[in-house]
Amino acid sequence: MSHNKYSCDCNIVHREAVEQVIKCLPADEVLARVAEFFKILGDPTRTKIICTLLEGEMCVCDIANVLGMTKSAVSHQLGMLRRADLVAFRREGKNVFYSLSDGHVRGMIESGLEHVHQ
Amino acid sequence: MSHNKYSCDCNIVHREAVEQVIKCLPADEVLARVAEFFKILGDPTRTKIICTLLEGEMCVCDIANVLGMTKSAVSHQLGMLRRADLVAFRREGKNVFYSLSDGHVRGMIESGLEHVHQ
DNA sequence: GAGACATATCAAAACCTCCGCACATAACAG
DNA sequence: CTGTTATGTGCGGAGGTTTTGATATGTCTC
Repeated sequence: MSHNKYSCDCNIVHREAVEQVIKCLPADEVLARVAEFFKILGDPTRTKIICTLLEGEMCVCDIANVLGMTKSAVSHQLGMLRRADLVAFRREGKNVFYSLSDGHVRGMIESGLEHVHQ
Repeated sequence: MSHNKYSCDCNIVHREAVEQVIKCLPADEVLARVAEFFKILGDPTRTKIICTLLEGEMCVCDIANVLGMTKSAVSHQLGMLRRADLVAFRREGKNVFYSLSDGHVRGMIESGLEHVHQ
């Protein structure tokens, strides 16, 4: 079996190329965290919430009205965004105001919008 | 306004803010495409495939060996990545070699890795 | 304290996704 | 042609996700 040729015999793969890539790959735990991050962004409701928060902080009730969904559903998604540290929140009296936690999320969503617009 | 304000179960707290944000939001169809794009990236198997392809093109069988999964499972995910235009492919004899379709995907994955490493 | 209001969480149904099996298709060797 | 190898795909089950109504928790006003 030659080094220069993929033989993809599947029982006897080009072992060195495979092992080289395996060595370069990030750890499974890192990949899982990356996938989890993208998964959080990969729901239309959450995408819409994040786009809403691009304009500034907003309370749960108003977000529910922007999305046309129940407060319960919105609260659930906000909880997910909060646990993933994609949004920050502060309480002001009876209301809880949510906002984007940092510029990284903003940049990511804007990249996504750009990607779609081409 | 095409938005259905009656599908929400509570009153608007800051009416002007809500209506302003609704006006600024990208169209639902755009948001759906963005969410779909992130959803594709949001699976550990697909993330791993994309990281594998960061090193260069590779055939299905070798990818399956890198991931330690069946060729069927890998082919399913490659099909999804292909239909979403995240990967390109070329046939060479019996083998099909996959590669990243453009720098945008690479940049996005690298941003994701960066985000996780902090 | 009681009552009103905003948000969070629980439970369950409807829905979706991933993966392996089995088979189909494609390319090649003989 | 037949057989082998590499890859693609329909189907179905196990497991996960999203949504809602009901209920719980927190916060204010009185």
